[in-house]
Amino acid sequence: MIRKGPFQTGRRFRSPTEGESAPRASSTGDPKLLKWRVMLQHHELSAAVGAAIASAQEAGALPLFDIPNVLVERPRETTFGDYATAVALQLARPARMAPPAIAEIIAAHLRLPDYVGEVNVVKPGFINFRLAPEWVQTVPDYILDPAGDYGRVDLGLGPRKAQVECVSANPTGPITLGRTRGGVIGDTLHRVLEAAGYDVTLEYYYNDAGRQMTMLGESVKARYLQALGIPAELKEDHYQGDYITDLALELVDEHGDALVEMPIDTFAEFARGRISQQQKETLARIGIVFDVYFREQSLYETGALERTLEGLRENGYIYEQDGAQWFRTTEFGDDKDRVVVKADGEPTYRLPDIAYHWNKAQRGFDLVVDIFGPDHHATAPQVLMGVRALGYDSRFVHTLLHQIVNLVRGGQPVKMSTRRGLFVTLDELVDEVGADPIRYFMISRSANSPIDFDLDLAVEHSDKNPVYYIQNAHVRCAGIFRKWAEAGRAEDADADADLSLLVHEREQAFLRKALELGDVLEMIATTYEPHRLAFYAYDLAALFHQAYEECRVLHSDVPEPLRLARLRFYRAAKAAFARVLDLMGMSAPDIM
RNA sequence: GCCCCCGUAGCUCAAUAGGACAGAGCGUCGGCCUUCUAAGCCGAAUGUUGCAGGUUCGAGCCCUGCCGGGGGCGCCA
Repeated sequence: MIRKGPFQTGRRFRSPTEGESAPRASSTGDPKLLKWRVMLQHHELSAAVGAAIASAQEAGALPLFDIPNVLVERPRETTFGDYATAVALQLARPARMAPPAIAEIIAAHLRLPDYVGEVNVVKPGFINFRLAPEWVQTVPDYILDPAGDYGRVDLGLGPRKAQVECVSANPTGPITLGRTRGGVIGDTLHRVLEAAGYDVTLEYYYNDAGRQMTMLGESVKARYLQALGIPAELKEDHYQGDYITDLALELVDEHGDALVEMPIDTFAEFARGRISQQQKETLARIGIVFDVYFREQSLYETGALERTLEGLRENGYIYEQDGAQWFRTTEFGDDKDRVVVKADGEPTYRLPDIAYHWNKAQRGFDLVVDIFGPDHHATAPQVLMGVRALGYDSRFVHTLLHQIVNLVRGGQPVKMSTRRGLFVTLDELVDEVGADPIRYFMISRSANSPIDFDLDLAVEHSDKNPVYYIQNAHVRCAGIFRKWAEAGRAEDADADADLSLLVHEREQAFLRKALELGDVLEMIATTYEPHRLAFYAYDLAALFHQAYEECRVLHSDVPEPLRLARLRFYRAAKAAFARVLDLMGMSAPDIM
């Protein structure tokens, strides 16, 4: 697919110094800003390279072959430029030519957008693009654009509905660290997908039916009776935690012994309500607020469960054996078939899980991301088998599996145990380290890697702690504006600053990185890898601190026009960090 | 026994559909606050990407087989 971009006439091999200074783009309606909004630069470059290949073929400079999708990416080394493509290497075989020669031919036929300052063909056959410095200077206006388009990307998919399901803990106890990781991954994804134009529903599936609820009710009732001095037994599979006793004592306080004859359900319902409320409040402490709490119980009440079983049966995937109903998962490559209704008539967890995903399919989501911990690695595929057995293409569901979280203190692993005094719940972790380190460290690793959560590092206030390192960038910007105001200078003095004065290498490096946010968001929205945001934020902060070191604003030596340009620069930097931190669900403090 | 994840610098981890010399942080060593901003900056050292084959112009990434670590394999969720 070749998209037509708003290309200007080709400026091939233009050197950075050769170009006239770029016109300022400060109003919202400016076509330059519009270009930012319309598509990411690498897509335009990709289209341009594709077009160059086609025109080289037309001119007979290249033989005829099918033009592949041209991948234009950010090279690892910034010395190679801002964008690069290896198509010439790919084309060596179909073109039966040496990659460098192909690259030269492509470069000669390129008609490039005006923001490209330089094109180089190098060694094995790479084509490197460098953004024009004059254009990079206008990035502050993009970041500060009142339309708020910085940190948004258009994936070109049109209106899309997405759902992110995460946490989904049973309402039988406090939120654990494993669930927290899933929650932070999910909420970050939720924020990024919204930035990428999705209408996103953040959803929590709520196991409030079946045996777990019975166990919960029995546990609370036993503690309740015990609190009244009535002998009661707590069985091994009952919930043992102190929070159960606390709930029981609450009932004693409120009702005395009036509930002794009440059924288990009464206790279960009370505990479920309380615990789920606590879970909700705890998650809100780290900025996770769900749009929908989907109750498993509702699948029973609406008859969805029966319809699911019937649907599977009608499609020939259900049979009876030993009194139980089996789902032929082997039809989809499973090792063995799985029970969906037990011999006692109770469904296993699989049936409601499948019913729930059928529900998701029927709600018309274009994309569903299910986030599961390591304990669900085996069962996730079975749910998708269910969706397929019900006649849906299950590819709209992406299951994202993550590894565990370990706590480390003093360089030693903290033994995970439910015993008192050890940090195992999210609430306790928030109490100890605060919300921001939790948000950051939970996405600081790829989901496939286990996390060692270092409790000492999380609260350390130094450049060793990435959380403070990143937030300090925002703090430093805020400090500049605070001093600016204290000096009695006008708040908007930099509104018409001459951005062409932003020629310092470190200013340019920061702005180039800031521009990359769109690429990062696109990547996350298509690969579902939010850890990239944590790495990006750190890299951006590093470039910021480097610029901050050398590019002073309030210093008496700084000429006034440069001072104003830099003020604009730091205003943009502040906005950029505010945006990135917000995408990560973290606060952007003005002072430490 | 089967399935999933991992194995990359002393440690913890990155590496964007297979692409450039494998990069960061921590730690180590050495510099920078009488001049505005040190919760910061600058510099140095560090690799047989677990092992052995294979595919490819090109492999940390894909395939096969081993070795090692973690997790999961219920008519529990």
